[in-house]
Amino acid sequence: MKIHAMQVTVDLVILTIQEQQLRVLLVKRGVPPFAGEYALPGGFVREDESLEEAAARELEEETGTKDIFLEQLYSFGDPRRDPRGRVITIAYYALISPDRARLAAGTDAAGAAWYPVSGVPKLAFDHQDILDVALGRLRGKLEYTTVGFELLPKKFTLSDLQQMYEVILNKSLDKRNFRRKVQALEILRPLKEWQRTGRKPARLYSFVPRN
Amino acid sequence: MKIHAMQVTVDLVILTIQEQQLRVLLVKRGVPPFAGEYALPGGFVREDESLEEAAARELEEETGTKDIFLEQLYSFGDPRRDPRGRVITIAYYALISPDRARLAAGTDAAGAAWYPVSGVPKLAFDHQDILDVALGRLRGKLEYTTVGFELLPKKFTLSDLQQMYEVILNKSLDKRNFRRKVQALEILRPLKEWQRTGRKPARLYSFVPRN
DNA sequence: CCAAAAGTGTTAGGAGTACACCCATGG
DNA sequence: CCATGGGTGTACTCCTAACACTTTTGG
Repeated sequence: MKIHAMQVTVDLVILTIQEQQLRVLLVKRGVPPFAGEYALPGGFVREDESLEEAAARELEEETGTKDIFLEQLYSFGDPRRDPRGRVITIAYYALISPDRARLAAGTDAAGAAWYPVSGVPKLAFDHQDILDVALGRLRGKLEYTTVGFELLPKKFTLSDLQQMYEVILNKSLDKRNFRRKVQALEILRPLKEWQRTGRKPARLYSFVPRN
Repeated sequence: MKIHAMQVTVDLVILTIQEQQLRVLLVKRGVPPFAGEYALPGGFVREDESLEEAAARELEEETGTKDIFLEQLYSFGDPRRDPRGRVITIAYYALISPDRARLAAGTDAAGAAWYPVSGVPKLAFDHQDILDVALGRLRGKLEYTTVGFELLPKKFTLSDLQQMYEVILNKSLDKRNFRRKVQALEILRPLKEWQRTGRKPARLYSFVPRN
């Protein structure tokens, strides 16, 4: 019986918020195929590691950070998605807060940088599809989970929180309704600290998961 | 550079409703590993087919039917999930209505049969995990989509519809509230036909997707 | 004193939930 | 005539959405 061996990779959609924009980490490819074009970071799954471990390893290689939100997204396996041969990829997405969104030393040389998701350059392979799925998933989960807090620093103002939702959902929200709704969730701990950068000082909050 | 080649399979969670129970199609394994135990149907992805095509092919091989709901579920890649070696699997789930849930000729010999999801026998590999993910996905999607209709024949009564929801969610629903809610969705076309099996004849409806 | 962002309540409409009885038919 | 499942309405609560002004500070 013929053994159907294939190459298996993980690709990562690493998202953060910078300058009021949702941004994705892209690397500039140095070698063919698609040399000079942009791509999602990723790499081969090793013999002795799970898919999740491979994704976490790649994530740490790119960002130097381990303990950030990481979730499997979808698997892509069109026979012609990689011109070099049959490669199937398990895509993951990660969320990282702006205060931790530094790039690992050396990745800068590889051309890794944060690009606004609205207006990414043309992507290699089927990576635009992968990005689209990631954005859809994030928008969906934002509505019924608290994943969004992964994109905020530990201390944040209610305006920060609202802006995060507005940036991801790409629509503006009513300030009063928004505040009433999140307060009702009982997941915000008001701190005795105020952010004094703007005009009127804004109260800082921290996120306390329910249960 | 070392090439990390792995074997890639698709596994299928094929669900239907029979005798007021949600049931899953299982095959009895004839060869090691796990010979004699039950497993989800599945098989290797061929060189020239996409993951979706592989899943659809396996589905047709088992059920003889092509045009049924099929959606990618999750990928499983623990290095030790298959004792024969490194095999990663892309799991799909399919929904088939009871009037089409016949098994393909010859599959009966392979021991394929429908088992109630509450009370499946012990499953080979990590197939219990896969089944659990499928049930969670189905329950989630039931709340905000119309996938449930994939489990009903073309013509059904409102009681059939409600029973389908109750069986999947494993809780009873209020008849009046349920009917008001589904009628408000404007996805039901009342037919000029009645099911005369019970005592009082029940009106039949068909599903008309919105938009 | 002015510009900028923080903060705060009320009302109206829609959705969800709880709840009980009559109807049509087959046996 | 009776057992069985089919079919229907109302009241209350809660969530959502629309909407505008005052407060605090820095410059």
